[in-house]
Amino acid sequence: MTDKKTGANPLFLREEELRQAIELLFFAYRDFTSEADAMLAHQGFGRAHHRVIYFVGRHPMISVSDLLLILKITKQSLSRVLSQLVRDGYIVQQQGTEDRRQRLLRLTDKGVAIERDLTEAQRQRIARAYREAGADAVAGFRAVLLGIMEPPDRSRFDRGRET
Amino acid sequence: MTDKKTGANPLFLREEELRQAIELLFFAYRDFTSEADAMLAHQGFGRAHHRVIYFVGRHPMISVSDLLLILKITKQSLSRVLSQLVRDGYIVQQQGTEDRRQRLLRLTDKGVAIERDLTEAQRQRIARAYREAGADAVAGFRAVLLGIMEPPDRSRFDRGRET
DNA sequence: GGCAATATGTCAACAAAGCTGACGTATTTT
DNA sequence: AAAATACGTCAGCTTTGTTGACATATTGCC
Repeated sequence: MTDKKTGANPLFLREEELRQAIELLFFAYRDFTSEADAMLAHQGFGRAHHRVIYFVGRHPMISVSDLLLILKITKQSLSRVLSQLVRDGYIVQQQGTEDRRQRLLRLTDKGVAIERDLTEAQRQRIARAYREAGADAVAGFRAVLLGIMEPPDRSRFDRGRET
Repeated sequence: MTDKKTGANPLFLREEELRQAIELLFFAYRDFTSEADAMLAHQGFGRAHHRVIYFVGRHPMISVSDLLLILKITKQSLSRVLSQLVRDGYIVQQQGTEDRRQRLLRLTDKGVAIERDLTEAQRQRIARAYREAGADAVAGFRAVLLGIMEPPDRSRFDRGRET
């Protein structure tokens, strides 16, 4: 298709640049999740448990449907993981006051503790990468990732504030 | 732990900044993979098939063991997916000339075609994000993701060239 | 030449985490 | 009173990872 042999071919550079981006995401995400995955395996949990614990910790008293909007999985898939976390005492459900159909979720002390341990390795990994890359690079990292994600979730990152 | 109420607390800002990074990665990766996943489901394949097709396309005549080093999965997991791709005519295996124990992998025309279709959506997504964010942001994006991944794979991104 | 190491493949069993479809209950909204 | 919503559950299926054991072909070394 594109004649790769032509020396200073902008199309080739673009193709190579875009493929590198794809691979950067793959390798970075693979390593980003690997440490927490290993810790979770010890506890008999998986990455899905971490995601639930993380976002419940991040948004205390979140409703089940809002959590589903974040995770973009089916309620049946969430249910299996969430039931285990409730059963094992990491999360408690509490009936909503305004809308009593809701089962609002929050971490127990035990849940907060495991969240801290699990996320700590990821935080340190990011912190090191941020420190080594510098503030300008961090701004670029944010801008590109915001551009990659679908618009609806971008607003979660407005002004360093929670939605 | 850290007193969140203190107004200009650098530790709080740092904590918020790091959590946003974690979430940026989660949301961006979730959406980055979703389109190709949907196309794959049509063909009866999954994300694992895409990864194999992608990296075989990227590194023609790659050995099975080198592919395993990239994917970091077990040979049994790879074998299942790879066998299907060979059976269905997307990949051919060819005995190595220097080391005849090797089964070097390359895409067939059919494999090249599906790789192009699958990766096209991802390339366009990245291209748009790159274009909107600008060259400096792209440099920052690369620097931070390189810092997040484990060192051994960083050399794959030296000088826009393949290893 | 012989033997250990390597590259690859395969069988079997299992687990995590996603999916669809169907159905039920409590509560709110219209 | 009826419809819509929030949530939960049962049942079955798929993809993709895991461990462990074992087999074959080939290479490298002493």
